[in-house]
Amino acid sequence: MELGLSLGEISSCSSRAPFSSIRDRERSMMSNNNNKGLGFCMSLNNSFNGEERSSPVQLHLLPLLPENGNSGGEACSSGQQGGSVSVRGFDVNLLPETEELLDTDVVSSPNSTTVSSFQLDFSIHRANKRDSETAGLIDIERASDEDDNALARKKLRLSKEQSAFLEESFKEHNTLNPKQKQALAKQLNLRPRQVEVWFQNRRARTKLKQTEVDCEYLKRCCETLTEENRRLQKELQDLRALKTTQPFYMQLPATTLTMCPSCERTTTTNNTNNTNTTLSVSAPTVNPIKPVPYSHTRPKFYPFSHNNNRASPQAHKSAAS
DNA sequence: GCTCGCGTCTCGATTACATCA
DNA sequence: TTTGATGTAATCGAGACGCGA
Repeated sequence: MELGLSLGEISSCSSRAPFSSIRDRERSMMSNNNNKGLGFCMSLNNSFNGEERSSPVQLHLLPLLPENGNSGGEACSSGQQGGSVSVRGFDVNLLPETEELLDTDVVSSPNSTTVSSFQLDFSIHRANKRDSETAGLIDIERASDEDDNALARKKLRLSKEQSAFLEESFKEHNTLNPKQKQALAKQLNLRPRQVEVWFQNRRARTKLKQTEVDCEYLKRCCETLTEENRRLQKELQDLRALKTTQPFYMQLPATTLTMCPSCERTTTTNNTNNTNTTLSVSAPTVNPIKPVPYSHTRPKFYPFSHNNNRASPQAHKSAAS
């Protein structure tokens, strides 16, 4: 199967699927006889479960990326056909020997140039890279999985384009199957491991933000309930005071004031005839506070439980085959 | 059918590094 | 220029699951 699949193909079949993750969908598709035997949604001609779908977020980033014939992109080892991965024109992971930046033109962090647009002029970028003082930051071994452990870990910053690309992909699905990982890595000229790590960290950040949102929500709930409790206590105190001060009530048969904890209603129980009368003095209306989900990045799968969206290795194998 | 070892995945926690004020 | 804070890429170890023997 052709590895050089475009991200658009991925997104076109992955959006809005009623599964918590790609893996869930993939697992479902594995058991689907309409699978067409390829085991990966990219092969399904943009249809899923028989319905044609259009992705709201197309991952065809390529037209937005600088098309610069002098970028040296053709020399990239990614093996993609001419110019289809122009992002690599300013990719930090370029092998120095494949770019014309040897010796003095050492690549540093791409973000040091404050790339503000996909229309970045690559020549400017190169000039900025030339100014970098952190010449040793280039990871020559990046393009080679075999050399992962050759050097001490050097941390690179993904370019804004790469981050944006990954972000868009994450919006579509917060987990990746091997095919998608490969495709993304190839598209961005990163190692699959880097893509995988990025998604891991992105999920962690999403969860952290969601936790903060939830925490804030619970805090507001607590405040509201405290205030409500205070109000009810005062109300109860008033009622008791009213009961003891007014002689009219003294002549009535003995009653007890009870409050239902569930419906928050105060009930008077007449001991003589054993009938209950519900007063409408309580039952305050509590303003419901709705939890605020964390923006768009909230994962469809909220990973409170461990590994609850994991695909079977079989699915991975099938997808990879 | 059950068990064990292996491979693979994800996660949380942490480290290490880059960047900025 | 130095330094502390912050963001994030990368690593580590653990747990869960599927598969084959």
